[in-house]
This record gives sequence, C-alpha cells and structure tokens, in this order.
Amino acid sequence: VRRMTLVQQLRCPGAAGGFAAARIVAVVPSPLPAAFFARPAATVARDLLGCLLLRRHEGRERVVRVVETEAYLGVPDRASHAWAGRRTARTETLYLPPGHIYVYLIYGLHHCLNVTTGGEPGAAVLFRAGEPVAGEEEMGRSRGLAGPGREGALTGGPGKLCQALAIDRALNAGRFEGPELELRADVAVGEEAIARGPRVGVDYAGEAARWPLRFAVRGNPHVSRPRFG
DNA sequence: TCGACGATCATCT
DNA sequence: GATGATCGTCGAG
Repeated sequence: VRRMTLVQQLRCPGAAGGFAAARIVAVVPSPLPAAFFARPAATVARDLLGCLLLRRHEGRERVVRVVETEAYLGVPDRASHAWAGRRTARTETLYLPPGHIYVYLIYGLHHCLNVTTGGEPGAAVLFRAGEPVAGEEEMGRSRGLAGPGREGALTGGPGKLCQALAIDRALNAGRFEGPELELRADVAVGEEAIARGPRVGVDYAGEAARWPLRFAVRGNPHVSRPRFG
C-alpha cells in the first residue's frame, strides 16, 4: 500500500501512463553499498530520494522513505560547517570517509541528521524530510503527539525527523550500516519527479545560498516548508 | 571567558 | 507572517 501511495505521488503530469517518473529498482530493499556515498554530495542527495531510512531503537524498527534532502559541499561551500576547511571538535565528523553519520544540535533544541559523502572534503547530505513507512506509533510518541496529526507533522522537517526517529548526537560519527541506522535502496525517483531549489535557512552564505542543492519528491505532502517545486 | 548566532519548530496573529 | 524557546559552538578578546 505504501509503495502504491508513493507511485501515485510520483506520477508525472506530462507523462502518458503516469509511471514514467518512477521505476522500481528493487522489490526486496537492499542496503546501499559504500560506493553509493563515495560520490559528490549533490549526486548522493538526489539519489537518496526514494530510499528507505531504518532506525532500530529499543528493540523496535522505525522506517521512513526519504523525500527531501540538501547537499552541503564542504570546504568550498559557505553554508557548510566545513567551509574554508574549518576543523573543530564538532566538524571533525564531516571529514570522516563517505557513509558516516553526522548529527549536530541546532538552535539549542533540534538535532539534524547528515551522511558524509565524496566530492570535496567535508561534504555531506542533510536529511530534511521522510514519509513514515513503519513504526508511526513510536514516532508519534517520540514527537510527543497525542494522535495522528497532519501529514508532515511526524517527519516533515530535519528536526522533526530526528525527534521521530529518536536520533541525537549519541549516533554521531557512526556508520549507516546498522544496527542503529541503515539506508536501503527501494525506489528510484525519476528526474521529472524531483524538485530542486535553494537550501533553507542559509541566507548568510552569500552566493552559495542560491545554489540549487535542495532536492525533494515533487508534490510529496511530507516535504518541509517552505514548499517548492 | 564571553557574546552572538544558528542547516528549526510550535504557537501565536 | 512573526516570534520566542534554548544552548552548543566558535571566534574574538
């Protein structure tokens, strides 16, 4: 049912038959190989759309489908924590090999989940939003929600996603190969179904603030604000 | 040691 | 659309 829902969301208005925008690449989800992450951040960010993000916590599994990401290009990117080669206790994680987990606290309140990539040193991809696939009850409890809220209320934003998946800095510097966090290929999202735009909340970054490094599944209701595409 | 600020969110109007 | 919450991080002194 979830897969059908996604396919409907991926329908491309201009494509006859509607399925041109999505193709099933794996019936049985498979873990992403290390080579997947060892590419430029923008490429990884785009290809992560449609993948499954698994979180195992307290003996239970929570799963979301990735529907929104942002690429941070590292040293040459003023919006990146690794801009100009900055190395501090916090940013050290960004320089780990591709496929590592980078979690940091923002605004003193919220955690943000990233994965390191190839390309320039310090490059990474921020997970901005997911579509719940399994473990919605646990997510709601972690979020402190009474019942099922509007779409996007659970995992429609980087802070919400981390809270729903019980992700904090305890996971920082780990790897996306289980048991706590895992990424699996599942559905490839066609170019026609991908919206691109400038990244959120980086107005301070000068020219880099306008780089189109935000990626989302076009029209998916779980994509965070500001909506675009 | 100190001060300014942030890859956000919920709750207001 | 505006605002307050809340504290780790980092650069300046």
